[in-house]
Amino acid sequence: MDRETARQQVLDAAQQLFYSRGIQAVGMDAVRNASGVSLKRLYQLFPSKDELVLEFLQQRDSRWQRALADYVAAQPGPEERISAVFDWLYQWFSEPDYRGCAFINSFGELGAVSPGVAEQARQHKRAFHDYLARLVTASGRPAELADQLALLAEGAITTSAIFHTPEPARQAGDAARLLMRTHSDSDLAKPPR
Amino acid sequence: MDRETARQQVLDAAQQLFYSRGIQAVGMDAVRNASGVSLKRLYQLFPSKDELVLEFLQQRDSRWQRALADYVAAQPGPEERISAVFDWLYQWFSEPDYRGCAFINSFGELGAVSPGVAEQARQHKRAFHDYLARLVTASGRPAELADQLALLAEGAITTSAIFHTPEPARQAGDAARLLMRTHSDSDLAKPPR
DNA sequence: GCATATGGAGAACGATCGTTCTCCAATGGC
DNA sequence: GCCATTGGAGAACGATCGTTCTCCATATGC
Repeated sequence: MDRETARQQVLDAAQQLFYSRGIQAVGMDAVRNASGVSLKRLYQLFPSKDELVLEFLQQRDSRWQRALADYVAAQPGPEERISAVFDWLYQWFSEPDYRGCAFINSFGELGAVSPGVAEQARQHKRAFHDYLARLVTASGRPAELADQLALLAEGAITTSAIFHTPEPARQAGDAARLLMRTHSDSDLAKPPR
Repeated sequence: MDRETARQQVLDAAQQLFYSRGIQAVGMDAVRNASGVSLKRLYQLFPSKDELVLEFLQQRDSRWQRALADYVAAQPGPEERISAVFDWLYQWFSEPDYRGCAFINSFGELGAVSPGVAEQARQHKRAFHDYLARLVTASGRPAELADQLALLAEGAITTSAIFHTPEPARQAGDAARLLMRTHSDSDLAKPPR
């Protein structure tokens, strides 16, 4: 088996296992069984479990970002694109094995003990925030709106995970559209009172 | 040493250790060292680590709820009380060893593998949401506002943990006040268009 | 004062986990 | 055909962890 396909099989198995059960609950033997790659090969592809975990997070970040961006970019205008972020979240939360944000989960599990995991979580969340900020700027609204939308999205992500329902994405989308109206140029023109 | 004080010493040590390092990263030996209670006694007070973890979460929930409610109840009116929730969050996030919500962290770590932990997280989040809903109802605003405020608060909790700054509480408070104005009786009177 | 119960310190046990090692089959170059 | 390299299966090793056990000191009831 090709070295690169072996790597991908290991990373795919890691995606499924680490995300669904948590990192410390998954042993390297489970990764080996799920990937069909021998322990020996596994360790020459990834020198330690820590390295595998970091690559798992990096791959998840890039896939997640791309999936979101592809969905959003299909929308015609700036307002629709912002709204589409929450539609995409709704779809994500509706996946049957949705278990929240892998970065928040990993941060809660290992953030205090693994600087690398904490850094990956920061990078992922910063990238999401910056992406939202670009959408907000493109719609001609102030940067604070991006902060607020990011909070709504993060809240929806964890609430949906804990209660296992996509509904928070709808609530967050409603709130987002209200805030967008509040931050629209016409409303900003007239001072609040 | 009295049995009840021994219990409290163990639970206090568990609070500090489990919260700051994560549950699986803390062994029973660490709890024993931090609490000054012998392993033998520890195991006759709590029959297993799982039981200790559940009691840790229950105690954390009741302390957290009480601290928030005490702070909020000191405010004069319904609007101020809602706003005070986010002020209290700001103070919480400013504690030097703030590490996010123990329930979100525990859920990410053990939610998939321990039904008890998952249930504690649901109870905690439901209690917070219901508390917000009471504040919102008391201010004469619709129930959807409570959903939205809860999402803002959850988002601020995790964002503050990951970036180690209390700033998200301020941003969430700003958004909350905008949404409160949107949901105020006067604004509801005139349809949105 | 003595028997009995209680608790402390820490060794010990069994399981699990990350990692490495052994042994052997397969493959490819010459 | 032979040898060197690679990889597979899984045993083995060392560490850690949850839990229990041993041994001994202390205290309490009579």
